[in-house]
Amino acid sequence: MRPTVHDIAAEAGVSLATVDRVLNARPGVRQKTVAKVEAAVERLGYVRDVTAANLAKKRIYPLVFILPEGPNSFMRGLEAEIRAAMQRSPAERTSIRIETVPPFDAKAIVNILDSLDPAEVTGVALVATDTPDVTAAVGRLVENGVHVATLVSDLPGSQRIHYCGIDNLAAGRTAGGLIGRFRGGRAGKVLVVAGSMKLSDHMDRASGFAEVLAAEFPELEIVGPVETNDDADAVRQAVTAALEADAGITAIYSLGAGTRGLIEALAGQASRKLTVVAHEVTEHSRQALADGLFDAVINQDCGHEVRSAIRVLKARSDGLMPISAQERIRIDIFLRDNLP
Amino acid sequence: MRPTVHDIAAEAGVSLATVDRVLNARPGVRQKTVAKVEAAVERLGYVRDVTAANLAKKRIYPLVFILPEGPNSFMRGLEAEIRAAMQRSPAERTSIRIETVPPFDAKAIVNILDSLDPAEVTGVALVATDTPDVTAAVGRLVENGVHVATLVSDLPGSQRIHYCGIDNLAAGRTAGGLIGRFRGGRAGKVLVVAGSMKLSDHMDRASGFAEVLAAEFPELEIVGPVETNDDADAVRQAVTAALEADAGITAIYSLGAGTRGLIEALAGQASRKLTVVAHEVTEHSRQALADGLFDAVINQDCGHEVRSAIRVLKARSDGLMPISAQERIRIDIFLRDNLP
DNA sequence: CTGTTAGCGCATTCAA
DNA sequence: TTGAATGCGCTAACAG
Repeated sequence: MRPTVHDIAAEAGVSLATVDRVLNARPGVRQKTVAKVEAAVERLGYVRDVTAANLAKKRIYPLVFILPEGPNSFMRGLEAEIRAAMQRSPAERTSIRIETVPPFDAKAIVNILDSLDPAEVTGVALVATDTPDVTAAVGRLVENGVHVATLVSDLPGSQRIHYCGIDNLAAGRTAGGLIGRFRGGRAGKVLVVAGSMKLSDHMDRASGFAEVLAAEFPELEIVGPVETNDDADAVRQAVTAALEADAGITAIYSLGAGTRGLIEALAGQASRKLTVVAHEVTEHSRQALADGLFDAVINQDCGHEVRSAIRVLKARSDGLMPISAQERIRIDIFLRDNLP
Repeated sequence: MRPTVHDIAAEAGVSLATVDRVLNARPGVRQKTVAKVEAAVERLGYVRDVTAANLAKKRIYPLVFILPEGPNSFMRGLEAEIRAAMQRSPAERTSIRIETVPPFDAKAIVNILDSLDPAEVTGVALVATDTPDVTAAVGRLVENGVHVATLVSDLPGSQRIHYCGIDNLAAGRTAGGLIGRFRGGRAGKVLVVAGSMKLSDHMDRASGFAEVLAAEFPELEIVGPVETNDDADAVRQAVTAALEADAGITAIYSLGAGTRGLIEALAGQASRKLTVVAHEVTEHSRQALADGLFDAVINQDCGHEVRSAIRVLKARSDGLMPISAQERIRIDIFLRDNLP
């Protein structure tokens, strides 16, 4: 039987309340008494029952998630995962609110951030546009004691306590390794399609990709990146134009969203067998894999990201440092054969 | 504020105990009273606080894990994850014991299974050798009310309630898709190295691999599979012999363990650039990826598998069916670039 | 069949 | 500076 507060109270010869004070580092206990209790804790190997503590405390964690609205399938998937977490709220003692903003709208993010009452919110997780005003707003919030984590795309140099997402430099490298190997040493050009260079994740992917091609696959030449603002129609037009302009393109790396547009462009070029790698498993990319239009899709598990964000925010609210290693999000690679 | 048992007792005009009886489907309540309580639950939107219930119940789940002993890195990694789960035991209300058996020793597994006291064990997770006597022993245990889950390798046709592991047919297909694409249409032979065809996971991988090659990459011809009993020295010898005997081999798919032996064999053939895909991220395979000796490694996250096994076994002990979809283990693909 | 009462392990008034 | 008493939401004897 695990020792309880009663056991250690008896062992130390003090009352329950005193034990509690020592355990929670509350003031008003003589140093000598503290020592007695700590000795008893040590001797009995006491570990606090967190669930019982939470029950007694009736602690709940009010959290806010901020993410872009609009048709982006990945973001909608992310939202679905947040809603799933809301379902679990009673068990996890969280109280989650979702706020959506127009995509790429830094000002809207800032407005929401500034409207948050530090007394009513303990943690915020946001998909951030990497601009100075957002970074500043995050700083203000953190100064006011609200814990902030970035989701999917990081805010380097900000006060955020944690980034819940993949290493996008490594993701770009992975795409490079994949396309390089798929091309098997044959020379050619690779079209790189990006959403926006205002998104730090997109920037990092492009860099990682270029790095690997330069170092390991010099026979491949990069065309682009072309920016599409993650808009499917823009993607379709850009890809179609590039393919028609340059017959030397043998591969495409799409590192942003608007995957539907890419698929449409590809369908219009059916005679040309291209090696294609895109990001995020969605309804569209899943179909493209099955159809053999895409060779591989790089994915981040947004379920993991949301759960990680919640864990980290809760931990920080309790004054604990999250174990970074455990919270790392993996870079998934999917072929048609290992689709979940 | 969430409604509590008191609230629904008041609302239904009955006592606490009656509410509890209804909530836990215990006998001895008039149908009419049951209805009253259920109506109140419905009206107030009551959801039970599981942590409080567990606290009151002092419920703990005694679980046993059975896995092979020996130097197999993957199995040792699995064991490490089980030990990590043991660390979390107080919080998760589990009491976990590990039993190890000699690899491929069906009789040893049967002995342990038969020695378990159903009164003292609520669930068992085992890495099974797929033989009739093990299947029978699992059946006996299940008949006695112990819940059994298979881990890593399944026991098809047995009474196990759940298989915690990857779809090995799909894993084999994935390896095929990878090697096929890496070879980029060039004809050649692929050496397949397996551990034992007594392991259902190895059999499935071999089948899936062959399936995909036949369907999508007819230019590739399979050599093998050679059986090595997952012994590194046997792998080294078999691979070396095969490579020397057949200059047409341009790729290797190692679907079992003994990865160290594969690496040694490869080191002896440095002049020959082979496409290599192996299973499981371990110290060895990680190094081989970094060195460019392996192109990709297919992995199953044993941490996930262990946690999933625990969740499933606990859920079943509480009479709940696990949500299969949520417990699916992913087939991870790692290049040097996305290694965790 | 139903209700009363006393905990589970911990936190928190309120007194002393 | 310390302790006694009460309660968190739920379960489980034990009565009635």
